[in-house]
Amino acid sequence: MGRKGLNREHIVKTAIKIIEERGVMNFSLHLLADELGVKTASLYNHIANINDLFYDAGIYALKTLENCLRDAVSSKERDEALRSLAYAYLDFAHEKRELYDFIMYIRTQNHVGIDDFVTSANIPIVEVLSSYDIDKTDLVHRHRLLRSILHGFITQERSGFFKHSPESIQKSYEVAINCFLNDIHNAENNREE
Amino acid sequence: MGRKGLNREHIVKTAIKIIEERGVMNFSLHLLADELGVKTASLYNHIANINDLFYDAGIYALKTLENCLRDAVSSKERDEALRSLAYAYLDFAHEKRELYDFIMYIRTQNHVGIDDFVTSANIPIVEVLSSYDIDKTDLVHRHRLLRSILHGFITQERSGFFKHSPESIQKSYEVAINCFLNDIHNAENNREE
DNA sequence: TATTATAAACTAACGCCGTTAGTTTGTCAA
DNA sequence: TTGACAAACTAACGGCGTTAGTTTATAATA
Repeated sequence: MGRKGLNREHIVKTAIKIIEERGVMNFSLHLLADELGVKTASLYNHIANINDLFYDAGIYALKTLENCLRDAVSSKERDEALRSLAYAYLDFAHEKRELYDFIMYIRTQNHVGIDDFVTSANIPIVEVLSSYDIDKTDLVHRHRLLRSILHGFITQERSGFFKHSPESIQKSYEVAINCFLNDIHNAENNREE
Repeated sequence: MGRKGLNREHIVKTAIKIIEERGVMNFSLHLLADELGVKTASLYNHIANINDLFYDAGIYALKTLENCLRDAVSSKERDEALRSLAYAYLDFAHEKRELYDFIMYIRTQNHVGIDDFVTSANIPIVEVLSSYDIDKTDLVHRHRLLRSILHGFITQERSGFFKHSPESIQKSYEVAINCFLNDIHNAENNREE
């Protein structure tokens, strides 16, 4: 047999569809080939290997997250922007659960070059933090902290850790964000003196 | 052939040794059997399957973490205890990197009953937080936040995210802990009024 | 001491995975 | 019409976890 109109873009998009539906851990090239009406080996005319495919899919996932965060902060600044961003991040993790997991997965495999896209996805976060009156060094530390809180919270929630107490998860997230905001306000005040 | 003195405890300990040396992702039953001088199928006289094995190994890993945290906070309280705990947690993640990864891995697989051991490992954290004058509801929220910060920070560091800036990672961790402490002090003061 | 039951080792195979080599086939250009 | 080439195929590999069925060493019994 010859041409069936298969191409890399179509393969990547179908891969993402499967990942979104069934999760990275249940993804397989066989499943992907089936969905495309093709034999597994045929995929290798278009991709080098599964990681090569995951690289492209990972970029897509990161761009989706970036757009989501960008929308959340657009034409906002300081606390309003930061709260909006934090909730957008949490919503993304909830609504696109498998995609979020996938982003975390590809970050554990260290693909050469994916870092640039991780950095890109963080631009909205850096922009929000830049609207505060803190120096550049402090901004880095607080950026790291914010990322830790956002991702850490989601990981804990996902692993079922929060089920141990009946307290509202929503409320816990508010406490977390307020903690971060209080401290950054404090840093601003101390700077003025 | 018959007896070679194989038993479950020995199997589990060897599994942990391999996981510590090579990481969960490079672990295999074949590797384990080889190390034990046995064929892979022979393991099944002592374990039901690989997850059954990981369950026991996971409990061991959690207990190791718990002991580590317990040592860090013993005969300390409030800020001193919390800082000691936070650094012990980070040190554990650094020094027992593969074991820490393994703990995170088994928490994504939701093994029935492992939750109790996760809760146990958290007792030192709860104890430290109990030395602050905050109500029980607030304690839950702050416990969740602290866990999010500690684990989130390690995840970010591990995935290489912190490499994007040359700023000290140690300093970032201090900023994170201080942020948490400042807010909990604030909560105490507000309560007094 | 000889026999037997049983648990613990074995071999061999299964189905799944990603991947590769070698073959056929369809299409496009000469 | 023919020839080249890319895109599909089939068949196989080695690795994984797992299972079924077989042999074997030991411990209990006669």
